[in-house]
Formats: sequence, C-alpha cells, structure tokens
Amino acid sequence: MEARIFFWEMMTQPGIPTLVHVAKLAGVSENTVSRVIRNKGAIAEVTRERVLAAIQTLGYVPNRAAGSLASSGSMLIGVLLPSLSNVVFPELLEGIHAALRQTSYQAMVGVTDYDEAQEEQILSSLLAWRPVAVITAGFDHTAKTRMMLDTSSLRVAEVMDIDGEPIDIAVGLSHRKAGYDTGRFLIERGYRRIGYVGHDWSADRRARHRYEGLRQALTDAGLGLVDEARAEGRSSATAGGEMLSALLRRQPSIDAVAFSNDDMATGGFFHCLSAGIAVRERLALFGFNGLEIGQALPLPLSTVRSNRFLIGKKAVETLLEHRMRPTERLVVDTGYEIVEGATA
Amino acid sequence: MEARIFFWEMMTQPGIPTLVHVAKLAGVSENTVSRVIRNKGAIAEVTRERVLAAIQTLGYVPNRAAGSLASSGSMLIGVLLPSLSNVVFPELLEGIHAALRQTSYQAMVGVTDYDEAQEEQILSSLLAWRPVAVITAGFDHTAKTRMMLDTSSLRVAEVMDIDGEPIDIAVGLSHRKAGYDTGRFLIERGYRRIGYVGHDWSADRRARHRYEGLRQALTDAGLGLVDEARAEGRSSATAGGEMLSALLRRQPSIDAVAFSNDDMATGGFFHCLSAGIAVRERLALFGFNGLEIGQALPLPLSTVRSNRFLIGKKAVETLLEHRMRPTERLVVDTGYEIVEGATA
DNA sequence: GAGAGATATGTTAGCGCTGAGATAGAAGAT
DNA sequence: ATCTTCTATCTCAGCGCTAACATATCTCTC
Repeated sequence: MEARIFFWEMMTQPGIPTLVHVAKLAGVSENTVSRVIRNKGAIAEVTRERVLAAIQTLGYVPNRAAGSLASSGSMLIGVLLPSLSNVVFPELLEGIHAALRQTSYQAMVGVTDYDEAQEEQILSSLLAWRPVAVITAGFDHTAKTRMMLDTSSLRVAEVMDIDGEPIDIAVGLSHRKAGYDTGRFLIERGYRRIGYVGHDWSADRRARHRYEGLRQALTDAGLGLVDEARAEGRSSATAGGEMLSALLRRQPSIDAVAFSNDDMATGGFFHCLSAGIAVRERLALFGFNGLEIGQALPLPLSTVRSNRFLIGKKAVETLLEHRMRPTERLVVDTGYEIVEGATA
Repeated sequence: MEARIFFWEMMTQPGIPTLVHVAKLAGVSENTVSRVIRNKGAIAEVTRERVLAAIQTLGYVPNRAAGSLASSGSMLIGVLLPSLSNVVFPELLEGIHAALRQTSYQAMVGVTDYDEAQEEQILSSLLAWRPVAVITAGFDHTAKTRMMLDTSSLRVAEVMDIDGEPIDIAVGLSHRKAGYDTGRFLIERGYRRIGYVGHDWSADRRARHRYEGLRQALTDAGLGLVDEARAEGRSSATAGGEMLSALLRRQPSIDAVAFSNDDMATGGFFHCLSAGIAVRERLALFGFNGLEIGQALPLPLSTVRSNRFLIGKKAVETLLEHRMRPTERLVVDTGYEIVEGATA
C-alpha cells in the first residue's frame, strides 16, 4: 500500500497532518522537513522558510512518539512524587518546570501517595515512555524500584534529601544537619526546656532526620528533649495546635518547642493565641520550611528555609549536564537558611 | 538487515528488552506477547503464564511510544495549569491523578505561568505526544490556543470555572454565583458597610467574577461596596494584611470585608490580631476556597469551599466516559459550600 | 579544468509496537 | 468423511519519524 498522500487528498484528509503532508506542500523531502524542525544540518534559507510556511498553514505538530521511537531519545523527564498536598512538592515541581522551560524537555509526573507498592507501578508506567532521566523525592524505594532505577542506564536524581547514598545524583539539604542547627539555635538563645511536636514520619523520613539532628544537638549540649507529641496523620496546622496543647498539658514548664514543619508550627502559634500564651517570652516556637504563611504571622515564625524551587531547578540542570550517568555519584547540597523570625 | 536477535545475543545485549526478546524467550510470536500484555484476544492459559514469566525474567517494560504510534492511542491526558504556587492547582492535580490511578492513563502537565504566549507553546509540546484529552484551567486562551483545541478532535475539559462557553466540557463552579452568595451571606448577617480586598486579577478571571457577583448582590440589596483595595501581585497572606490595613485607613467605618481568597483573608485576620481589631464584633472577614489554614485559625474563617480535588476527579471521569467529543457541550457544576466559620 | 571539499537535499531502512487478516488445529454438525 | 465453526496463534504491513548514507550542485584550489 502506498503511504504517500497527494495534495488534493491532503486537503480533504480529516486526520492530523504529518511530515509527509508538510513535505508535499513545501515540495521537499520528509527528511528536509525533519531537519528544519530539529535545526540540524545545513538548510538553505529559502527552503527553511518554505517549510516553515507549510508547517504554519497545516498547523503541523510533530509527533513526539514517532520521534522518540526513531531516535530513541524521548525528551522526557519522569518525576516521582509522594503527594501534592504538601506544599513542598508543588514548589519542587515548579522549580523543575522552570528549569525545563528553557529546554525542549517535558516533565511527566507520577504521584505515589506515599505508597511504595504504587511507586513501583507508577515508575513502570513512567519508564514505558522511556524518559532520559527520573527525579524522585527521597531515598525510600522498594528493592524492585531501586533495581529498576539502578540497572536502567537513565539518569536518576534523588531530591530533597542528601542524608543517604544516591543511585546517581542527590540534590537537596541535610535534614539531619538542619535539625541539629535548630537545636543549636534554641540552645544559643538560652532555651533549656525544649519539647518537640511532630507528625507521623513513617512516610516522611526527612522529618525523622531533623528530629534526630535536634536530639543530637541537645545531647551534645548536655541537654535532652523534655517531651514530645506526635500527631498520627500527616502534618497540618490543626494537628500542630492539638499536639502543642497536649504537650503543654503534660509539661507546662517547657520553654521552647521545635515543630516538624511550618504547618505544624503555625497551628502551634494559633494555639498560643487562643490559650493566651505569650509567644517567645513564655514559649518559643520553631518550624521548618520557611513557608510564606509562617512569615505572614503577626510574629514571623523562626524557622529553617529550605529552597524547594531551587532544588527542583538544580536537579534538572545537573541531570541535563551529561546524558550518560557518570561513574562518580554526585551530591549537590542546596543548603538552607536559618530564619530568625520573632517566635524564638 | 535482520532485526531479530537470537537468544544468546539477547543475553549479552546491553539494551532495553523489547517484545522480540520476550517473544523469543517465551517461544511465541511478538503479537501473542502483545495480546497477553493488553489482555486482548483469546490466549491459552499456559501460553499466558509462559509469556508473563518471560516478561518477569527480562524485566520487560512495554515501550508506550511505539504502542502509541502503532495504535494511535496514547493513554495520555494533557493538563495545562497556570501555576503551581497557588494551592488550588496542586489540589486540582491531585484529583486528576486520583482519578487516573484507576485507569492506565497518564497525566502530562504543563505550567504556563499565567502567560498566554507560553500557553500556546506548551500546548504544542503537549499535543506533540498526542494525548486523548486535555484539561485546562479556565477559559482564558489565545485565539490560536482555542483554535488548536477546537479543531483537534480531542476531548477538552475546561475546569474550575463554568462562567463561560466551553469548547467541549466545563467542570467547576460558578464564581459569579459564589461571589453573589458571599454578598448575600454578609447582608443577611446584618453587615451593611462592606469592603473588598483583592489581588491582581488580570491573571485570575475567576477572582474577578467573584467580585462582580459580590457587587451584584450588594446592588440587588440596594447597597454598594464602600471601598476596595487591590494588591498588585499574586495573592498572599502578606498582601492581604497590607491591603486590609490600607483599606481601613481610608474607611474606618467598614464592618465587613470580603477577600479575594483565603490566603488574603488569613493575612487580613493576622492584621486584625496585630492591630487589636475584634474580628466579627468589630470587623467581619470572609474568604474563598476553604483552605485548611483558614479553618485552623483561632477563629475558623468564614468562606466558600470550592472542591478542587473533586473538580479534577470529575473532569477526568467525564472525559473518559466517551472517547469522541459529543456534539452537545457539557457543563458539570461541582458546586460549593458556604462555610459559616466564626469570622463573619 | 580535474580533483577536493563544502553545502544542500534525497533515499532508505528501521525504531517497537499493533491491527487486520491468514492459518492451523480441534470440535461439532451433517 | 466432509463441511463448519471455533479457538489459538502467526504473518506482515504499517504508525510517523530519524540516522546514516547517497547524491547533486556549487565553490575553491593549483
């Protein structure tokens, strides 16, 4: 069967135009059109313009599936996120998209819902599109997931967290160190009876690392955590308020509380407002993330700013630097910044 | 050149396994493997198991680009969002992903950054993957974007907003009506000197619709807006506080303020705290969206809950009901809910 | 003015999969 | 035993593109 379609047929064709149509209309070969599109090889200016005009009139959009198949290069980056409800992930994704904007790469996002079994399945369906790289939040993978990422030759960036051994590259910050610095900060400010309010970290290993860092700092200073309260579900302002209230009931003498993140701390702040507790004078509050909401509070929240946008951007940039996975594993520390605030 | 690869070659092949490899190993034809994978056509149980085992041992992942090309069905849904920094969009995306989870479809997201020129470009790169449907936030498109969506036969869902003429289907709520109901709510509660605090709505036509609805309600009640203050950039708690402060300086007699959304209202609440203004007794506050943060405030925010998650989910479900675009345009009203709260 | 080297374009064979149709064997009907 | 009808499988031609190579034309050299 002849695949070519003549001009008069093309005009009555209901289907989507292809290279053949453009080539026919411009009076050149398919390959020439392809080269114009990809800016590859020498093309006479007249030809280029003729082809561009044909593309324009037909409203031709190249079929990336065909391109990917033919060139075994997909221009896709797979992104594996545990959730989108926690603001940090959308922010990360914004950074990824921002970096991608300059390139002709596309992100393909999968949301695992903190479920490792789903992660496997979703990774499979991402890999089905043969991305050139995968960005995944954190180091928590099932053995099979790790195997898939490890054996495939694609570039892998594990982001947010650098307290672990990366498969290929890691971009983020040391949560353990951030937790440690939180402890140091509170100690230096003279707080001695320090408590902790957190959320369920079974799905959030970074929060646990911060907690561990915090404890280490206290231990190193000859102190200890007075008490702690951990909410069951995910972090939220509501949970932060409730947990703080519970903690203070048990330990009224606590003079500072480190929260697992800003959401929780914000809830803690609201609790203090309702309960008439003077923030900082009577009770210091410290968060993590540096969210806008914390800085908008009547007293700006003392916290650690982790730059999620930068992490996403940096991850993409670093991944795209080299197409091949280098033998050396790379760790990019995007750092963090202590925000003094007014609550601690 | 012969494309087949013999077993011993397959084992030394560094590349990704393909159907051919699986077929060889299972001792069947490629097509049989394909049918097993897609659960299509009659397959003897023994054969199926043999093929599945081969897939397992090779770690075979089907190449969707090839599949898409061969079957002209991509199992992809393009999603066009203006931004990810405003929580409502990640929430929408969560709904989309949740609905997609049950299916074998994948979302492919593009972020336009509220820029119509970029929208065109990003839509092009999404269409390059030949999605079966596109979900886009709102009705604001350039002529070219609209043309691309209109002429292509793919399904299109315009979401969040139903105050407009959809290309194919619209899923969301009437922001004009929500604004109107906000006005009614405040009037019924006895407020008479009502002000408005908003953000730059040049990129947020929904906020403008709510504003218009609000004004309509006031007009219908023989009232008017006492004054309004609009921040320049995007909405934020900080901006909400500043604008409320500015508004009250000009109009100290205002007894209720409708905010463009909960972020702004939260900032307004904080301003009242700092300025010692008794919320509700002296000044009522009303938001929009029903975000968690608003409900966690010491006084739960009075607001309108728009269910973004549901909108995303519903959009996907409705789109996937029929592969072909029906002649009738469809509007799905997901509604909203007035949250009485304690601030108005 | 023959050969070397650019420059611009054409030709052809796949990439990995699917859909339509062909085929072979078993089971049932006559 | 012959003809149907299934069921299970195979064969093969593309899908729309790109890479590699081939070809044609046009400069430059010496």
